[in-house]
Amino acid sequence: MQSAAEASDSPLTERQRDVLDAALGLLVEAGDALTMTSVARRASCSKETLYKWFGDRDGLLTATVQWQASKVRGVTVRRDGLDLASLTSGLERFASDWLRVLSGKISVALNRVAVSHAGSDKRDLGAIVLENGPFAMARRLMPLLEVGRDAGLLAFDDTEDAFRTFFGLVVRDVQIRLLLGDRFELTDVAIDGEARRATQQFFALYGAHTNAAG
Amino acid sequence: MQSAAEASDSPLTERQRDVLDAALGLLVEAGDALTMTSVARRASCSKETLYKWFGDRDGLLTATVQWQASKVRGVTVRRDGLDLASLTSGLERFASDWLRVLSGKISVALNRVAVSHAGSDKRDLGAIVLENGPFAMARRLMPLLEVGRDAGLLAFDDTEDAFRTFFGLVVRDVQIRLLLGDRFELTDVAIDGEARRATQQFFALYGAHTNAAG
DNA sequence: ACCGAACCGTAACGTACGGTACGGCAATTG
DNA sequence: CAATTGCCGTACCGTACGTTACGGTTCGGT
Repeated sequence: MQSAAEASDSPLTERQRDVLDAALGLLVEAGDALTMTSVARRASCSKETLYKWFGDRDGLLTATVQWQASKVRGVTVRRDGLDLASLTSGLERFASDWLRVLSGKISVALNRVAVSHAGSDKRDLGAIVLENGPFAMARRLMPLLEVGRDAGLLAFDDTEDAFRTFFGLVVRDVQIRLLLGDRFELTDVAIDGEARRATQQFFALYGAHTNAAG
Repeated sequence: MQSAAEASDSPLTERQRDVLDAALGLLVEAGDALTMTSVARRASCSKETLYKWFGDRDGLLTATVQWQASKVRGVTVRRDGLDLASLTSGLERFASDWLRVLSGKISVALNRVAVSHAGSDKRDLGAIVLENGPFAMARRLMPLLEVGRDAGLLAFDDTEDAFRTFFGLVVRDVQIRLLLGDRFELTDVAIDGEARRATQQFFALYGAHTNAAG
């Protein structure tokens, strides 16, 4: 009868959002060593309240991941202006944003905890991260790719396959290295360069003027 | 005074290797829920022996990861026969082997536990996995790429950059999806197809007959 | 046959942490 | 102003697990 934010996506109160932000910060700092007591202390709330609101530790983690996911969502790509330049800049911006999110401390921490809990039979954090990470990227990017194909700028048969190649060209080994704790300097200018390279290579593979082999 | 296999890489006894194999199996089945008691039971040895040999739980995990790493090592690529066909088949075989290892249960389990422990201030499992995973792949593949360039078959400036692109083309989103627990069917024929596609795309980007843009 | 080392099995210890209970306070409601 | 509600702070409980200790057994060396 209680448990406001556990199973349903009822809107969170501001206090609850503050608590989840505290949990998020702690997750970034301490990783999976995050304890209920530490969250309660950081958020200046009682453990009882945590359990009333989120059910159990897993519910708190789930709510935290979803809360972060709800923040990132919404940067949709406009699909008007179908010329080559705007498609190129659209892909570049996309790749750039993606790398920026991917290499952020919050993303790394969230992916870490989701990977840690994957395979467990409890609530699947991995599915949530997957849904709001790669899959969300696919849902947003694939329409753009198809618009580009309809405009005669790109050539491919399988949209998902094209997306996954773009993913590979953008991310390469960055994410796994970050997750495994490799010290990694990825400045803003480096990210922009990576985005440009990936986009250029993608056009080399899927541009309509080159070939259509898939 | 004791601790045979903790810090140094003194050769393991057969019994120790059996114990580590048991730990490995348990790691695949239970993931990070692996307990010292379960390892002792599975390996039919006493906990006292585990602590004498490996120091503590972290030492056992480290030894297990290193033990698996020592098994995989050694599949080097021959670099004679520098024609296009052998280079192509070499890259394809490389990509195929890599995907096969990457999608194996053991690799997934090891990467999971390494990611879970990354950022911890104890022994860095992430570094070990990184060293025997992506970095080992780079060390083995980059010479082959350079041989291909010297033979006039490939064109690139930065070898590491070329390798990382190959990595992206081969792995794409497979690894992160596996780590996050996405149910994933990757049959042997699918892997071979992926390897062929990645190699073909790599030649499209870095083949000497196409362009040399980097 | 005897000794000591290595090791098995198990019991026991300490602690950390998830989860619960309870007393007190502040705000809201009637 | 009494009553209810919601929440903080803290103490508490149960348990799981890392770690240690110890008695009993096997086995190679002398």
